[in-house]
Amino acid sequence: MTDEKHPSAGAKAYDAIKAMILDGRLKPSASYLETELADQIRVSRTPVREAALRLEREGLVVVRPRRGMQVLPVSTADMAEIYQLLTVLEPLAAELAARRGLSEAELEAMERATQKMQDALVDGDLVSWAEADDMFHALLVQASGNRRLVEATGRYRTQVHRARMATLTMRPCPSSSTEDHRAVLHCLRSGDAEGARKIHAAHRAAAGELLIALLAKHSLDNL
Amino acid sequence: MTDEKHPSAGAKAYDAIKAMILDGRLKPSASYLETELADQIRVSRTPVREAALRLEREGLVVVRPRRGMQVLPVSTADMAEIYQLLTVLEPLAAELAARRGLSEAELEAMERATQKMQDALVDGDLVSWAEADDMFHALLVQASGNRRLVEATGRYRTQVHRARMATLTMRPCPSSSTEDHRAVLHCLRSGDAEGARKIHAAHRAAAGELLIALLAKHSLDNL
DNA sequence: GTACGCATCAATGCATACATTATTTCAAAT
DNA sequence: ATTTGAAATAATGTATGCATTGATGCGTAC
Repeated sequence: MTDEKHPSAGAKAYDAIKAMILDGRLKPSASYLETELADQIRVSRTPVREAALRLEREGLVVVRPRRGMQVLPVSTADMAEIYQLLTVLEPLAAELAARRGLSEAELEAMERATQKMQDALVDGDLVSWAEADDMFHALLVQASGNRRLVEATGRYRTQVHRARMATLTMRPCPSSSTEDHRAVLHCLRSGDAEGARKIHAAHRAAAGELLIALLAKHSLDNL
Repeated sequence: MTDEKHPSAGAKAYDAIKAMILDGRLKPSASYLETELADQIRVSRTPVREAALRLEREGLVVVRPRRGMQVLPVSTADMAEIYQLLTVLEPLAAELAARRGLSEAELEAMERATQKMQDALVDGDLVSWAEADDMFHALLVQASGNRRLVEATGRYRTQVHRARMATLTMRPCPSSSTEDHRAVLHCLRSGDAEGARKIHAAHRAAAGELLIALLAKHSLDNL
């Protein structure tokens, strides 16, 4: 998402379209013409086109010559690809973060996210749980200090969003995630880079396998 | 690079600008106005702007409000970031490729690239050597079968291009690279995923350290 | 002499107009 | 009836014009 409150029409178009994709207002496999979207967002075609190109590069849509912009359905194969990457990238982040030594503020933010996951689980609020989980991962990656790592994982996390949301209610109570996060936090505090990496790698690998198993089980191949 | 011969002005602008950056016609830290570039490439500002935005997303330039498009100098810190990523991404590719089992054609292409490296070394042709080395890595990543991995590593390889070229003549004769590549190829042939990953990880880690040491030694921080 | 402010200028960002091209439909012929 | 071709329509890709805005330079005042 673009940070500020929209100064430019370009950012406005990008944010609007991305939000529509993520919350399902733009359906996968359906096509949307530049003109339609421009009218809807109240900007001209130029910024819409700009946004479409950007979203295409981010892997959320394909722009097809005369058929408009199509929201890419996410397949099991895509999720497999992405989790292969996240399973090496996020553990790297954990390792780097541990090595760097984090400020108390950073650690506290991650602890708050973890606590929020636990609370959400008690309330049975799966959406909050997922948000807090995402937040933890985002903070961890940011703590690595590697900007490109932040950018890359952010992109993949966005692509996974729909699949995670779709499988949220099908998965067994994800209580072990909280423990994993706490274990990683412990390693980060004590500067145990190797431990952080290994624990987080196992955490990510398990998450990937679980997600893919769920998608396969429910034949969800066009989210 | 965009595959085909330019049907669209957008692709033409992108290819032209990217080529100018990579071969140094556009100098880092210098600024170039949309209009200048448009005149030079003989297209209007629109496709130039499109290309600039794309190149910005790819991390090659920054577009600054009234100062034009600035080619990003690559710093030692950038190289450190990128090598951290390549050091986990490419070994993953090696592992996946070994696991998948490659066709004879794929293996042969990689062998040809390795041979070309060796020949170039004999001839003392460092530019060919670098090209062949790049080719090997590109083929390896493609062999992983993970499209996102191909895209990501390709992007980083582009960003590293200038630094590699600058340090090409300073580095000690890189004869061990050929051996490393052969060792990886051996693992790929025999399906030794773990071996391929480890050897390639060591290869990449060494390359990163070497590059960064060279940059530091020669105080090259604004390529 | 220096600093601050205003005015001018230029570059971008956006909108719109235009041209190119693909797709679809309709008609005609086999 | 089906297939092929041609024409029309519609959407993209590109160019250009316009307005906004930031930067720069000059002048004046302290």
